[in-house]
Amino acid sequence: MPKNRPDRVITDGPRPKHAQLSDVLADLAVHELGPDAAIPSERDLMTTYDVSRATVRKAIESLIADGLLHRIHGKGTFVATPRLESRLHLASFSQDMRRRGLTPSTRLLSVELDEPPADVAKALDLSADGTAWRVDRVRLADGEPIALENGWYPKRLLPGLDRHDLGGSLYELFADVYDLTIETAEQTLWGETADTTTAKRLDAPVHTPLLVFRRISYSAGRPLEYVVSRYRGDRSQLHMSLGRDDLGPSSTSEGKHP
Amino acid sequence: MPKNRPDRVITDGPRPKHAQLSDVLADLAVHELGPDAAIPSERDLMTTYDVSRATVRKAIESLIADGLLHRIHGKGTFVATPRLESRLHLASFSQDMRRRGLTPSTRLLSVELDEPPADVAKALDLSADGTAWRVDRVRLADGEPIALENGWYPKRLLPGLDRHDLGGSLYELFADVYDLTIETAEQTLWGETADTTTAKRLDAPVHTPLLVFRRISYSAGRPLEYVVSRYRGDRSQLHMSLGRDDLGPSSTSEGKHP
DNA sequence: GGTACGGTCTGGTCCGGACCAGTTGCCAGA
DNA sequence: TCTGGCAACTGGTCCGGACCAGACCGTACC
Repeated sequence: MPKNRPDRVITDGPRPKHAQLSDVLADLAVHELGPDAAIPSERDLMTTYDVSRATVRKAIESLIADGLLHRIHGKGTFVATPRLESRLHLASFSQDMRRRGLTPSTRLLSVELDEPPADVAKALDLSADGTAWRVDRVRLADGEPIALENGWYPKRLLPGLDRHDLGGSLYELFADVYDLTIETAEQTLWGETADTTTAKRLDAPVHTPLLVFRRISYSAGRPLEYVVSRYRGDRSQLHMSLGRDDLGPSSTSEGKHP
Repeated sequence: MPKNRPDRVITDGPRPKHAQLSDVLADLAVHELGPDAAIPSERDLMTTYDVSRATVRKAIESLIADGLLHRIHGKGTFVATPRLESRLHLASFSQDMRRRGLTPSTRLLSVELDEPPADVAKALDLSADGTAWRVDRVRLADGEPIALENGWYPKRLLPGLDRHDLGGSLYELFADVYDLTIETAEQTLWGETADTTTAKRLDAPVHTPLLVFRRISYSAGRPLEYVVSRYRGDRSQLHMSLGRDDLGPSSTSEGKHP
């Protein structure tokens, strides 16, 4: 039986073999094979790339975790069909509103250098110089208050932030002025009711239901933003599609960002 | 050096050893250890539970994927900080709670055939025979009410639903009894405050903030569930990762809810 | 023709060993 | 006292083997 010639060789080195194999397989799946096509069997891959089956399985598992492949016991491993909807978009408030045909605006409440609480400092990875910009804003859509934002931004990465116009999209400002693009974010949301201060700022009755988002945004792997946004729960909705990819007993997934 | 006595023994059987170990470790992490505490080293676990290191690592990896543990090279494996969060995935309430080390239970309020409102009938794609099962339940975690569910399920796809035990996971019931697996769902969420009825059922003060989910779930492309769940906003959180084009749910804000 | 039964593919689980690579503390030498 | 280096941890990678379980197909039997 002829041994298949690998297009790339897996070598010892700083980069783990399973990661190298993942790259090879991802390329194979995307460019040479199509959706629903079977990739070579694990035992084939062992001999082709001269690695152990454990390594092959680890490589495949990371691609499964990424949604690129799926396995069927007894049949084989196949290229997953690409999802219909583009999964997620990381949109700023301004982008969000514009896409919905509403006019976004901003009421700037305050910008100042301050020492953030410990959890914020930790999330922002602040070192000795523990100061950061504190930016409080009310966001409006077509003139109506929608959300209250309390944000913290590292001073070191954003010198002179207070000298710029903070009445628009901060994300666009970061990109244009500081050449920092938000790439990923971790977001947590829960429910609250508006206290008197928040209610007043949102021009809403006390005890108005709120959707509270805490978002930590990253640029080049470094935290750039810690923001808590309180949206009027009666004026906003969050819509999401849930797929099936992580239903079963999840096995392996590598970290998304450091 | 004395060998630690395992509180539970890992045995051969239909359930894989690594899954059994995962359960043991999850229990250990949640109930005996605290946040940031180190779990025993992989080599300790090998001898304690008499399994190979590969099995130990596989067990740990699944818990890391679930966000329960995290590893630090050279230091150890630690219990992740205890966020009462649910990853944004398509999991049933029961799965969600078990994954977090909580014991899910259910208080069944009512099951009956009824004619759903027009929007529900439309979402469920009900034809002439416009009846569906109406299932109202309170979901609890460790005995405390967490959510109130009002669900509608097509009678035609689920004959005799009221004769089964509705005190557990409906998704598992659908899969086991009717061979219907939930594959995708559309979910919309907003904020509300609890009215007197809801507050009473959730054993919470009136005006407690609520996270309200409306979920329409699909099996084989056909709508199988229309459910509105009201979660105590002060006891639950939703966590999501946003990135460029990697997996993770899209979170799209829509306009005001109807 | 239909059916039951194996081979023989596939992935799933598990073992025990080996070595590499960060982390930390202890101890000897400067 | 300070510092460098070693030793003893930790997890990370990788091997090659073994057996189990699901899927498939050809064949021999009814």
